[in-house]
Amino acid sequence: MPTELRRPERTFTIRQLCLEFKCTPRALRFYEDKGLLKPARQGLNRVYSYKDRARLQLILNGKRVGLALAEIREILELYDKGDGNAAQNARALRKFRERIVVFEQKREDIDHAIEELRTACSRLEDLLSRSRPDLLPSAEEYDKLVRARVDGLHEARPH
Amino acid sequence: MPTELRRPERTFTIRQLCLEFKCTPRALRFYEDKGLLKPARQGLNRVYSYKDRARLQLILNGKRVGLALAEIREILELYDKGDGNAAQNARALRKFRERIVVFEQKREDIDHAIEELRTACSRLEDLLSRSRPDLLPSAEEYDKLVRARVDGLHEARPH
DNA sequence: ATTGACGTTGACGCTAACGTCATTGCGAAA
DNA sequence: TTTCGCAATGACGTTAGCGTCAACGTCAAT
Repeated sequence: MPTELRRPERTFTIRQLCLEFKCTPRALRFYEDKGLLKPARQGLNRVYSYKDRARLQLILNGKRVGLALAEIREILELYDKGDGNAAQNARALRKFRERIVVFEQKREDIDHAIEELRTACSRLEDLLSRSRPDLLPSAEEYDKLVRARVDGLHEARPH
Repeated sequence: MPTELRRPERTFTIRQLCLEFKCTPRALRFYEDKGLLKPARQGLNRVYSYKDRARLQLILNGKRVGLALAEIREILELYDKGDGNAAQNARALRKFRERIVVFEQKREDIDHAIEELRTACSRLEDLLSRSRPDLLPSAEEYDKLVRARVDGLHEARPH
């Protein structure tokens, strides 16, 4: 089986996941301590499955949107117990809906912040165009920002 | 001047601001320590102006969108130096634009999270509607969530 | 004169989320 | 066989953002 080194049965060392997701072994072990990850072992060494990798993704996504590890663990547990009994599913459903409401609020907050920044920007642009148009950031610089961001989407996400 | 107890010359005690924004005196003093607020004094007592109040709003908004106090201070300082010299304005403009890019990324992250939650929800709804449709959250309950949220918009914002 | 509500300044405490050693083990390469 | 490199555990350190307490001042109402 030479071509089957990838695909679902694949496993990962702690270092590999860390490189891929730009985090540290210490962090992964910490998440494990807190019950967010439970990789298999061979001997003492941790062996991460594809599922573990997916969980790690969820963890990091959760962090980016401002969730605490404890909250993320809760969510992961709800996902885990998915297809448990009906009562648990109902509980999970309610929790998820609550989360959605909270997130939508967060999104509005961010939209609001963006708008404020935009108006601040146009004021500054206005001021500058009158006093020192030469200092106005060029279109090139703007492109640089956008490019950096788009590139970022193809790397393992930085912080 | 009986009707002029409100309006721009108005000042606030620490307690008043805390009640209005649901935070604690300790927090305000902490922000002051960190250089985010600089209320006037009469004697030892802090006296907050309308401007100070506005700054506090910005601080709390900043926190809600996930900024650290240090970052918020930076932004406040940029706002302060607004209309300083042209070079500073140009610097501020660049910084603001960077922030906007970061926030837009954050917004995407949140949208993504919301979508994931939504699909999880519909899966659960599907499961429940097949096994135990009686456990499906009623339309009433959903309304409760929405109502709570809308009400929240008219109070001083909770966390 | 005292009580109570509000204010002040330290100073220490606490939680979250790791960073940073120090020490040990293990298997492969030189 | 020693030396690397990676992995593991355990313990202590660190930063942010306040909470909590103690000790004190002040003014108004009782």
